[in-house]
Amino acid sequence: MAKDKNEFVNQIADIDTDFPQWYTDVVLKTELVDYGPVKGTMVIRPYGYAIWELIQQQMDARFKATGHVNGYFPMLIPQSFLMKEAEHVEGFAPEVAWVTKGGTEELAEPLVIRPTSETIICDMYAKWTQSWRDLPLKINQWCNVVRWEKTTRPFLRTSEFLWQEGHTIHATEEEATAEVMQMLDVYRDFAENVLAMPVFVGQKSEKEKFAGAVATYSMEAMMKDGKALQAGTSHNLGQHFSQAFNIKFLDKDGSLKYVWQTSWGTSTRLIGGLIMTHGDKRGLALPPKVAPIQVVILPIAAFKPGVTEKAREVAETLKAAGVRVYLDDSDNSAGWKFNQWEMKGVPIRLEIGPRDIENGCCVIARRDNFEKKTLPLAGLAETIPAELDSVQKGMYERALAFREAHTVEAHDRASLIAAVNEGKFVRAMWCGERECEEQLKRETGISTRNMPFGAEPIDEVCACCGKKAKHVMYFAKAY
RNA sequence: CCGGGUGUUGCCCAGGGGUAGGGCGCUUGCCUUGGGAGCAAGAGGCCGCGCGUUCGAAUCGCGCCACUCGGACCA
Repeated sequence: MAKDKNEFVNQIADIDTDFPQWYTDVVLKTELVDYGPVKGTMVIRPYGYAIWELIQQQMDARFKATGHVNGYFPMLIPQSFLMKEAEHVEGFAPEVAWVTKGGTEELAEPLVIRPTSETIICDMYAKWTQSWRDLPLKINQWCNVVRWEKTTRPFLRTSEFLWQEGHTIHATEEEATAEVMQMLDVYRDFAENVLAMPVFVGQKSEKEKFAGAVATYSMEAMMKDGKALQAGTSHNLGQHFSQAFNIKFLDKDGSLKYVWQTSWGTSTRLIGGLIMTHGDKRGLALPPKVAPIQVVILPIAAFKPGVTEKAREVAETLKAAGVRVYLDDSDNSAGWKFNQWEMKGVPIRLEIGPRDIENGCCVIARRDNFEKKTLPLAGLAETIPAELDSVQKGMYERALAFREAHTVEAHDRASLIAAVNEGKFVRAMWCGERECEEQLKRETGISTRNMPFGAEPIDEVCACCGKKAKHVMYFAKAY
């Protein structure tokens, strides 16, 4: 008989009443991560790392398709590099980790462990760039970075995390601008079509832009608690770094010019976004495209003759059809397995028992909407992939509907604050002034997220301070 | 960095100066499997770390660390 739910070992906190605890429970109990021995660090366990690998593969393919190549730059950066771009130092200095000794000897110049790689890449780019023929140069790297954060949460903010950072240099400003926009769109497309996570794309305010950038663009996703997650950024660096690092080329017209530069990045934070976009009271729910296991096969009454064999056969069929399957033939009870695999977010569960075998069918249950249906065993190689597509789309649509239901317009400060405090994104007019957003942040914890492109004004005045409005802006509380 | 909470077996927790406890999980066997089964026998602990008080500390005191929640800060 059913036990008291508190006795379940893998019970997770209630998503509606204790969202932060729910998040922590989910990441730990589904074995995505564990805490590392050093404060703020996380161990990414195989199930979590498998998600990251799927993200990498599919994102990397998009980078290659847009003309980028991968490289790798050193993790240790001379202190002097960091100091070359004024805003960059100011932005990153408070959170860098230092290496001051090599073995037992004090280093002549302290080294920083990269918090981001603009500086060291600029140093190399300066060496490699002489002619307009050397441009553009478009290199991406997959690596780790370290930022000494005070408050940490698995995936969302950790002292060390994995990411990709693209760094490009171009002969003209127009070309660099086009690159910045293209990569923002690559990110948007990836978020929507692979992660099933709708995003708002737009430009960040001056206050929120990257340290050293001319302009920063972001994609912002809504989490189930109504908070915003900055899920990816694309920066127009102009000539700030090329001037600081002397990256020059001889142009066609015979004159020496500084290059125009961009950088863009996404991180393992995307996994946090995935969890908080799709998760529910039962735990994780993974979109099929990033699910390490897309279909879990559960033999029912496996001790009866023929059941396990049939389950294996189905597994082989699906594997051959390119589906990531796992056959759970452990001797846990069926009920336990149902709960376990739902918690781990597997998109489709396939049950096969004596009854099914007699009838030449199996039962599938979808993680996204809990629908169960019976499918003929013949044709699974076609019906299952189709079902996975349907889950992928269904998850995106549900997330989109959620976001739309939680995004409102506001025309004055009081209603803006009230709506955000109810867990909503607010679309409102904004004056563009730093003091205005700083005050709002200080008093309410609400920040500007980004300014959508080509948005029609909805008012004359700033919803926040009442001055003349300049931009449409999304406001929210952020992770 | 500031404030609150928590550290006892893999997990959840009880205990409260004198032999280390329970439930779950784990191992073995039987049995069982369509929504968290059952019986039996086992294994598993430097009671977060350090210092102090004491004949004796998991227990009392001080310090530290980690996790966690909230806030401040921040790509």
